[in-house]
Amino acid sequence: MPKVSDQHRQERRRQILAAALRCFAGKGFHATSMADIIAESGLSAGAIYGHYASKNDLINSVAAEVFSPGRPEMGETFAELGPVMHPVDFAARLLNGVVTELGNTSIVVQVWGQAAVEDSMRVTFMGVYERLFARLRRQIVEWLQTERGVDTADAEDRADGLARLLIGLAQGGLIQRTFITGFDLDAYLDAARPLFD
Amino acid sequence: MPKVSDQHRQERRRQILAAALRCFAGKGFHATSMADIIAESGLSAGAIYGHYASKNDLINSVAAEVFSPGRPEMGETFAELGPVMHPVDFAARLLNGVVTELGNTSIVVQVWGQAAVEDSMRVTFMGVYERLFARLRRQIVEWLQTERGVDTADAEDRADGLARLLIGLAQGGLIQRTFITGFDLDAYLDAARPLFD
DNA sequence: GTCTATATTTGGATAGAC
DNA sequence: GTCTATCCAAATATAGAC
Repeated sequence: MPKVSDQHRQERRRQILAAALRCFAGKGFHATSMADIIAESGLSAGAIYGHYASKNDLINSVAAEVFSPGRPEMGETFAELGPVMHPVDFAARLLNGVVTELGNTSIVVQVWGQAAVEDSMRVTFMGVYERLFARLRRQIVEWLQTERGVDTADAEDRADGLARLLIGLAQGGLIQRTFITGFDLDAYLDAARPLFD
Repeated sequence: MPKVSDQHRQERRRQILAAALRCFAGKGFHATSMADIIAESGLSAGAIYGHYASKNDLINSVAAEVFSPGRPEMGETFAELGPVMHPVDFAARLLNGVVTELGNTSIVVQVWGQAAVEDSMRVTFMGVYERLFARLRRQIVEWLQTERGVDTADAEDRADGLARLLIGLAQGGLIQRTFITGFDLDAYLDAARPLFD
């Protein structure tokens, strides 16, 4: 069992993927040539192709990274004690996680653009969307019940629309944050709190 | 002054641009080849290049169409008599205009992705954004004053954040409408009304 | 203005040495 | 596993006839 060599292999793959991510974020998927990625990674063509089959493979891998449904916030359960987190705060934490993890949010917008025309990416997007929706919905139901005393039926009713709204706000926030320098995501989301009062 | 020939020329350009738009919307900017556009338009290479200098020229023209800041809703003034339109209704009309005009909203998401890495498109995006923001902001101020009796200072204060929120909602709505089949934009926006109560 | 046929380039991917 | 040099296909753009 080649444990060490596997580890090295994974690190090299990360190194290449990180270089690709920087290139894609800066110039876009199409305008980035393999030569760009080769230069950015400091390796050679042979080295790259030893780890990734094609440019498309790199694009898909970067997209998977962007969509990465493994963000820690998603899996968190509700605190048994203490107040349930406000849905807007939950969304804010999620967004900030994305921003700090990726640095450049332009890559997110690009991946959306690609997913709009490429089936495999669209499927990935949908999977993440469904999962996020379900999680957000539950958060909202829980919060409405415990913090606002809304009864179960009403909470369930309102949660659907509110979850979609919150997802839309997050997406629109990422877009504005991508294009408007200095855009304050937290202030932006703060203004959405009246939705839950 | 060759008025008639100019008209014909414009029509031919529209024909080509429409074909390009369909191709781009379906396969994406990159995956669409000039051969695709040539076939879709029913013309030939020579004819296309007689009207557009390059594929890039076509992409930029399509993007300009998508951003088209000349949507009728934008220029409308406030009714002198009668109630000012609710900001959410205003946003809904704008969105529905975009959807019906373009048909396929995937092109919008793609253009955003492109604008994230291409300077000239980014500039265009910003121009449209600024204009939309100003218009929306005024609508909100006006509405808060006339329909809610909020005084000028307060209305001005709240309008900024609300306008950004509404733009974000619209953007997120377009994204969801692009990916989720049967997504109901009007119901989605309806849920945002509490923001203004 | 439009067509067909073609030239030219760009860049993704591979071969073979080390 | 990695490097250099190279192959080859794809696709943009053009040339020249009509």
